[in-house]
Amino acid sequence: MIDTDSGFVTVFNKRAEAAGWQLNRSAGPLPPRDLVAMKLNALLVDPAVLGDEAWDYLERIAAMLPELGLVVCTGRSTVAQRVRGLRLGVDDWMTKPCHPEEVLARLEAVARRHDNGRREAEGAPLSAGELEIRPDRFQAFVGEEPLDLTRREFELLYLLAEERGQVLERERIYQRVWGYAMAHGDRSVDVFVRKLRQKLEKRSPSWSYIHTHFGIGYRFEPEPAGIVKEELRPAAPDAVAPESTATEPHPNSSQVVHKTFTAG
Amino acid sequence: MIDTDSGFVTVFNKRAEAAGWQLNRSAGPLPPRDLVAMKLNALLVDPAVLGDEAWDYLERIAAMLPELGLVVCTGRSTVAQRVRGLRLGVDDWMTKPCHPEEVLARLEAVARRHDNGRREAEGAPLSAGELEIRPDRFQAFVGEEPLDLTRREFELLYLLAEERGQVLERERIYQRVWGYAMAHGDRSVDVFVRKLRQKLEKRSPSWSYIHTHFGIGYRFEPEPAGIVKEELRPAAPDAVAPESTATEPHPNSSQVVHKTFTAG
DNA sequence: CCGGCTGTGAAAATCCTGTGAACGCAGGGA
DNA sequence: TCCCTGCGTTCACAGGATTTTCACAGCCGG
Repeated sequence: MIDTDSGFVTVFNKRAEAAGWQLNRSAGPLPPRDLVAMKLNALLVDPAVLGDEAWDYLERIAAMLPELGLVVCTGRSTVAQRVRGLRLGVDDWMTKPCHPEEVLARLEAVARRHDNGRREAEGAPLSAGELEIRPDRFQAFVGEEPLDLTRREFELLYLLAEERGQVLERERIYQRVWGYAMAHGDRSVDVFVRKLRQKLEKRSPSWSYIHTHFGIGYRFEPEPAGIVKEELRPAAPDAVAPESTATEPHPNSSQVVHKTFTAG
Repeated sequence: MIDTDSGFVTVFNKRAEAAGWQLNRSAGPLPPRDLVAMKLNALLVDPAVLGDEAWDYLERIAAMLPELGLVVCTGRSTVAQRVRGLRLGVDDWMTKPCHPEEVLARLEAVARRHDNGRREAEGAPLSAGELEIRPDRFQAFVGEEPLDLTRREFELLYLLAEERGQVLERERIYQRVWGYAMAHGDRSVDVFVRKLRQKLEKRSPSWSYIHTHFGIGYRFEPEPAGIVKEELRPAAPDAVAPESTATEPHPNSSQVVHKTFTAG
């Protein structure tokens, strides 16, 4: 958002954050280069702030960032100005004063439209430990080797990895992966976590990714295997038995131990 | 354009034609089916004409034709109504009276946005494996031999090939080839993939191009046929039976095996 | 030591895709 | 005008792949 009208900015900011948006504010024109770096979905601008070069600036932005939703919100304007703006590449033009909710809705509409045909929505690949998670393939890899995840497995892994470090409750996980509320007593999440751990273990034996939090849910965080948090007292350091030397032709004797965490 | 305000319609019509547009006018809601057939770039509608089902209608249109620019132009409306409309899928909302030039500009802006994603130079031939796909002929060739693809088959193949390597979901494929949203349970994509595979197999038997990703959709990637990932243990190497020595005059004993991928 | 919670393996229930064929439509010819 | 042919859409089935559900055993915390 490029604007200096502090009242408007403040009110809108509040709304936007309530809606879960991430908002960057600026009081003056930003170089297009910076805008590119920000990876914005949409840009709301009051050309009054831009001075003489307003038209020029808008045109440049529109040309350089065709994927960006560009919305103008400014004071009085003539039809001719609005038409000129829209023809230059502005996607929507509003007149102050306007209701922040409507601004939000119009920004959404503009961003939605841009997302539509292009499906850049598919997030960028994530990487964690030896793992590379690629949404464009609906698959995770270790090096070149795919883990052969099924769709649900992939979505679960992707969700966890997106929220890396956070402990996610089962209910929340279920809600987001399955799309509807989890029935009481449903163990699907547990089962899929097991399958994931199996496949992760198979391709990346020296890392541990999914951690259990007793009574809560799971947390994704790649950690080199065999790390044992130093206990309060440096007692019996009978290290982790080197029981596995990567020799594992037998498919089910893999004795994996999952350290579980207590609360937080 | 769906409106009954004859003054507005007339004036706008004149402007639109002057701008080189082709305008269809209707005094009442048209069935979405007809709208699909018209292949519109944008739709301008006054919900007042639609009666009770206005919201419903708008929502249906927006859902079925995500590529269509949908603009409302109507009399007085509240912020809440506008927000509701925009959230339903309306792309822009104007209030009468408004200047026809601005209506034009806004329609252009909306249509431009949906062109963005689609506007690829329909000229560059693609080649993949033994295949050459020529948009200028709406046909694919192996050497000089055409595959005799029908229009839909060609478009499907072209889309897949354009996104080579990416896994495309059925819904997205349908959306982009058929131009509107896929109904639940529609198997058209599968059927066309089968036809494509048949024709590809016929002309280029030693390659496999379209790969199935269970639960997701398809991926285009030319691969020499007969590639069999080396198993973990180099056990029983009872090689791939040389059952076919390219001697296959009989049209239907062709046993093609399609390896399906789990997600990735 | 007891009452939840989780990890497991496997069976049972569902869902998904490949296929072959029937239908309905529209254009071309007779 | 009627018939034939090519094309796109829909159906129903069969064989698999994937998800759910179960019953148990091992852990966690108190």
